[in-house]
Amino acid sequence: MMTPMARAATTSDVFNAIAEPQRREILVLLRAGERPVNELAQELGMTQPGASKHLRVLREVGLVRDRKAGKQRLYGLDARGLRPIHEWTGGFERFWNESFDRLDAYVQDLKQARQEE
Amino acid sequence: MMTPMARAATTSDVFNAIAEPQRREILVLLRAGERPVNELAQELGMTQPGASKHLRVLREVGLVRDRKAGKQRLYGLDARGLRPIHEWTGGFERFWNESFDRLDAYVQDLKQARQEE
DNA sequence: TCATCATATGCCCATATCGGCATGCGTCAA
DNA sequence: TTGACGCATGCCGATATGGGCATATGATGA
Repeated sequence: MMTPMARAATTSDVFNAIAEPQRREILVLLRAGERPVNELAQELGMTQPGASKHLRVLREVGLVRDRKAGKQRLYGLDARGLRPIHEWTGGFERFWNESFDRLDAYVQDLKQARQEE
Repeated sequence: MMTPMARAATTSDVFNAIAEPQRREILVLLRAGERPVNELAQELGMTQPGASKHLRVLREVGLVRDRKAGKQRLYGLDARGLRPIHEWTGGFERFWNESFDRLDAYVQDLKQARQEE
C-alpha cells in the first residue's frame, strides 16, 4: 500500500516562495511601491504570464497583496512573512560568528585525518 | 531554437537548500554539535539514505562540513552561508515594521475599491 | 581476507515546477 | 455593444525533486 508519496511539503510556504530568484527580485522591486503586473514583467525581463504566476505564488504565501486600479491590478509588498525567516536564520548568528575559531580547529582535524578520500 | 529550458536556477543555492523542512531540521540539530548520519536519521525519523541525500545538498551549498571519524562520518554545521539570507530578509525589516500603518491605509483603499470580485 | 557496520549512490515512481503560448475574463472608452 | 488593453489560467514539454529500496563503497576488526 502507501502511495510512493513523492515530494513532501514544498509549495505554499514562504521559504519555498523566496527560493526562486525572480520572485526575490519582484519583492525587492516592490519595496519601491506598488506596481502593475506589466511594469514588473518589463522591469524584470519576464513575460506577463510569467510575472503573474510568480505573483500568484507570492500572494498565496502572503508576501504581496493586490488591489484593482482600473484595468490594472497593483501588487504591493507585505513583508511580514519574511520576518520568520529573518528570525530563523538569526538563530544561527552566533554560529557564523564563532566560525573562525571553530573552523580553525576544524581544519586542524582535517589535516590530521588526512586519509580523507 | 532554444531548448524549452524548463526550470530555471534551483538547486545548489542556499535559499533552495533551506526551502526543505527536513533540511532545516538537520541544521537546527547540528547546532548542538557534530553528528553521524545514522544518529541524525534516527532523531529526525528519516531513513539513512534520506538523511544522506539531504546532507549532500547541504554540503554542496556549504552549510555543513563532514569529516571521517572511524567508520562514521560526522557532519557539522557551517552556518556562514545563512548570513546572506539573514541579511537579505533584513533588508525588508523596515517594511514589516511599517506594516501597521501601511496596511491600514491599504485596507482603506480596499474597502473603497469594493468592486473586488 | 572476510564478515560487518556506516554511508553514499543508483534507479524508479509520482509529483512539483518553470517557461512558453494561446486563450479566457473583466474593465474601460468610443 | 464592440474592440483594445491588462491580467489570470490552462495546457504542454522538459526537468528537478523526494522518498523508498537495493546495492555499491569504504573502513574496521576478527
